[in-house]
Amino acid sequence: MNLTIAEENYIKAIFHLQQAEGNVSTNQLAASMHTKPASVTDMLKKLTNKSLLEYEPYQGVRLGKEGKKQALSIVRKHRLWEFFLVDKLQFGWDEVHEVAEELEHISSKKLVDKLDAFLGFPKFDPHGDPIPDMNGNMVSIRQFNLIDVKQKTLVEVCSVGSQSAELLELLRHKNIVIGTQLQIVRKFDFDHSVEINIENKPTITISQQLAQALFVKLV
Amino acid sequence: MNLTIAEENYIKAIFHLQQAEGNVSTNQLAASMHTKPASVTDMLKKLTNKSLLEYEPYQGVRLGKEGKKQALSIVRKHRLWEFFLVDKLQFGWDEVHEVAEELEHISSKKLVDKLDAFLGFPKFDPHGDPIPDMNGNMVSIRQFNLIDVKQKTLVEVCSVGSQSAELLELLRHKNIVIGTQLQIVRKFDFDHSVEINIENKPTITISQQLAQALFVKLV
DNA sequence: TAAATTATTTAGATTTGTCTAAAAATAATT
DNA sequence: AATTATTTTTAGACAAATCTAAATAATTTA
Ligand SMILES: [Mn+2]
Ligand SMILES: [Mn+2]
Ligand SMILES: [Mn+2]
Ligand SMILES: [Mn+2]
Repeated sequence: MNLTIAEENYIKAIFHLQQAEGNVSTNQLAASMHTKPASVTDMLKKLTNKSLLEYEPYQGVRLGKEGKKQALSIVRKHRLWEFFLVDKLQFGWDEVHEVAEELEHISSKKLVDKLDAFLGFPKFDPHGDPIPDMNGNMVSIRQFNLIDVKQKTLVEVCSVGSQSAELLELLRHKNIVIGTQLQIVRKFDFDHSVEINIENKPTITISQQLAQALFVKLV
Repeated sequence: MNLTIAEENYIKAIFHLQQAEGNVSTNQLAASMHTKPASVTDMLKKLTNKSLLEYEPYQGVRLGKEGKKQALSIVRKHRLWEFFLVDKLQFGWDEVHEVAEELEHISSKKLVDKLDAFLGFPKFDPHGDPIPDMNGNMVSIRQFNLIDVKQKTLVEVCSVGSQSAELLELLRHKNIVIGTQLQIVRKFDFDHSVEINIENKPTITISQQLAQALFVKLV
């Protein structure tokens, strides 16, 4: 099962999109891949022929068994390389995504497994996302979207919703990193902004958009 | 100057071929790329348009200034990654070439320079070939082809002519590695085989083909 | 439920990198 | 120098991945 880089990127995008919703629509996929719906349809047919997808025209798509396996392998590579870049090469956690986007397509399985061992079998990447092991298993900690957490609950930031440079810039400015512990002080119904308190720091307010981009776990 | 993977592979092949001879012929290039002469001609036109080559139809090709710069960058990446695989991930030196063939196309310059620092700015790759630095400079030790060395001269193996699995298998069997010191005992005119003596070991005979694949320096 | 809107697919074109077969240029032999 | 052999280029085709524009299906609205 040799996939091209383009095919791998589609598989990975479907994997991420179907976490949230069940079937992934052509338009969703086109938006996420920065491409046109017509191109998506072409690729869906191709990947269906390779029996990686379950695809019914007009009904959206989801990964089949083999597709899921491939997706986990790509995600594993992506996150291991991100860990390598931050842990060994002193990259900032906000500058590794683009590079990992290329490195994830290096095919050697031996390389990935040796890299994993070299890094000490890390369980999470620099953004708090779990790293699948050799068999595609990953720890699934109960994660909550910050917007859904109720007042006063003490939580710890464990991942972010995207790796966009804009988000990471804002997080840096607000002094929020993976591991930051905080409490929701108050929620404003008007704009759904959220007042939060980070330990030993003055209370600040963050927007609905930012709160939705933060995933936390109970401490 | 963004090059595709195919373009980079051509640039690198031309670089290696023109070390030996001046102008590189279409057929040489086709053989080395495992492709057809017609495909080579197409690519030469394309790369000439990007002003990376000096190419005169029917007269062969050589790298222009910009092409040489690109080639050195690719070679640098290839050899640094090979060093990484052997030194950090415990790969054998005879199994890194294929993987580096993919890794050399990762584009981030920051990645390469940080990798270089992480590895301690190595000067040679696992096959004894010099690694260009950030500015494209590399140490050039006087290397000789073993077949050209005269009797009795004590030399040290410092690089091999190719990375083919077949060659590396043979070297392993003969117990020859980078750094092995040896003397030529005798040359046979009939088949150009060479009798060599490795320190503290019984004298052995190697074929013309193998002797031509070994590069040595005076000790 | 009929019309309007939105989502998706098809049709046809383009770019990249490759191929085979045929033509043209160069080099080697008589 | 003429012929033969080799090398190289051109011509035309193809698969992969993309696009735009047009057609069709599904959904929403009135
Ligand atoms: Mn990618
Ligand atoms: Mn990540
Ligand atoms: Mn390569
Ligand atoms: Mn090498």
